[in-house]
Amino acid sequence: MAKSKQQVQDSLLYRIRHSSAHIMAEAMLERFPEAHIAIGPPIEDGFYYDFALPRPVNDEDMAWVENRMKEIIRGGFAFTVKEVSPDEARTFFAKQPYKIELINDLVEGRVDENGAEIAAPAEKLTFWTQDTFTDLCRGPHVENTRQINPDAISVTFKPPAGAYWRGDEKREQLTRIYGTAWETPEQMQEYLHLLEEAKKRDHRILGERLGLFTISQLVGKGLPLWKPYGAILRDTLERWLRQTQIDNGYLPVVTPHIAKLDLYKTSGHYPYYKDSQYAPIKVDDDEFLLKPMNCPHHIMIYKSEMRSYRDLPLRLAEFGTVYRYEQSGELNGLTRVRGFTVDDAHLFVAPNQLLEEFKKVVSLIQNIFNSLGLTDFRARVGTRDPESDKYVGSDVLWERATAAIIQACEDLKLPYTIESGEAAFYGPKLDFMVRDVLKREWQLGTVQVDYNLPERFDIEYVAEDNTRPRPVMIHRAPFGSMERFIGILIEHFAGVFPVWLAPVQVMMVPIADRHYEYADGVAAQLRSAGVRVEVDKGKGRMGGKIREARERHIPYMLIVGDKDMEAQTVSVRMRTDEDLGALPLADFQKMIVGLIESHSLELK
RNA sequence: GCCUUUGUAGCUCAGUCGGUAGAGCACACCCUUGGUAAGGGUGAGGUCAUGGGUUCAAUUCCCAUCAUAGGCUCCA
Repeated sequence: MAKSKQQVQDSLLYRIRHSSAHIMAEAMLERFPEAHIAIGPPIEDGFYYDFALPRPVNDEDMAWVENRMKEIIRGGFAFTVKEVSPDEARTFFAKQPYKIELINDLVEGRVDENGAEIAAPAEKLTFWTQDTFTDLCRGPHVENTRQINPDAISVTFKPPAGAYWRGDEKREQLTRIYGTAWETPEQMQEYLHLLEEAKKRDHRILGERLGLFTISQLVGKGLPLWKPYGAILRDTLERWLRQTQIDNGYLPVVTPHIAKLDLYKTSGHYPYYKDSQYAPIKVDDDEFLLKPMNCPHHIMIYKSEMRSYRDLPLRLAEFGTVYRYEQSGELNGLTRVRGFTVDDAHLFVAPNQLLEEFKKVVSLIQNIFNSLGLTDFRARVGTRDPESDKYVGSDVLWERATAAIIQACEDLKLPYTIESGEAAFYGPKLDFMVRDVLKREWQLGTVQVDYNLPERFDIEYVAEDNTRPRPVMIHRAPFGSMERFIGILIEHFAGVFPVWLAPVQVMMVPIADRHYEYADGVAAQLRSAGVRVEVDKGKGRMGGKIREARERHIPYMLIVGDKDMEAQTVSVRMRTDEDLGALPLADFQKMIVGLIESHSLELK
């Protein structure tokens, strides 16, 4: 059962983390007496505190602070609370400008320390004190620092980071120190271990080691180059999805990577996302834009013919590559790039077909994720923030679209949460949030309902009664971006891909040179059955070849020597180190082809 | 874009308190023909990210740029 907010705040762990933040601030103020303190809340897995400091912090500072925190904890200081008037608070924090700002906002009834609006102006404020440190804080805290285990906290586990005051990029940047805190040292070790596991799965490192992709400075950052093994993986996924879509009534289209600027002015993308697009290219008297979205192109295909209600739903699909000038600090391996391919499709439907078609799309995406072993997902329904003016279109249309999405989730019994302000500018959306094996949540596929672009482009169809209604559009991409999705897959599988996705499925390991010919023959036969095979003719002994194939997570190693040649067998060793012994080639072939065709996650 | 970190061979890293560099892996050649997690030898490979500055002298110190990592902000 979900815990209420109050229960979470009262939990021991929450109080340990909150109190640890105060203790860190105390230690930091000893190290940097001229520091200005901002806020220090508990967060998932720990806490942080933001400071304005006279100089950058270094490892030595952090080690000192951590040690000092442990001393303070061992000191057995009580946490005490006191009510103060706004004036007392202002006097106490006279030299702490961020605290003064917080006090003023609380007293004048604007927002609390988290930026949330408060119901009424505060007449009394609370101070919490431990040892020499007092903070403006509403608590709760542990009763005594002894309730914190000094060996279950760390502030050196993560480097200091920059963070804008109140999350506003227009305001000054503070130094944020992250800490982690747990009830027992074992729990902390477990957490640190999980962080290490995540690091080992880093797709940027695995991608390099497994030869999947590379990023060249000369080509440009955020513009990944797919190497053969990565391209095989990607192509396998694309072919599978393409076929699945054809089976579900989608029609392929292909559109160029560039178009006239006016196209995106009509769609609204250009004015709206100007800052994150590559600048327009001037040629003669025209201006062109590298395509930031596929939808306008697909709309022009829709518009190229007179459409009848008989044509709907019309489902146009394309692996369309788009370019966005993402902020440089955002770029990250394959998961955030400047050029990427969307497994895009735009569905043009009659208004009364919307719900049914939307549900079909959602269940198609569910099936796709399930077949990849990504079974832990939920839906996030992104709606319009009523306060914001960044959205286009009328209220009626937004309400209709939002209602359709929620209805679909209900009908499909898909768990969902509604998040205000997460919509696209032209319509509400449903995002698939997927948890990988390390329980990290990623945003993957997205489905959006759109009444606005049909209007902007003035598209219509001829209805049964000879009227000309507008179709509704559904934008959808199960993977989202091939780059990002494969980055996540690499981490999810830790580079150990299911057989059907493995770039190399079988490595032949001939024992001596005289077995090359036999190995080549086996490889040729498997290849003709559609299996991806390599023959290791490198120098070195069998042990080395096995070691290398294991490290590349190649599902099967087929060792062939005199005995195998004589018996016309292959000795099968799997990457799990399980040995299947000598099998007739035909038996092995039957097994692996079956596993590949069924997209099995198993090796036998 | 902003704050902080880092940038030495294809990869992982050592080193130079300022006098132009070294290891392992990988690669090439030779020897070895070995039945389930690294056989041995030799060799090639670096404008020490780039551009400025300080200095008799810069890979080393300073500045800028580019790239990288951790965050913040943003994400159609």
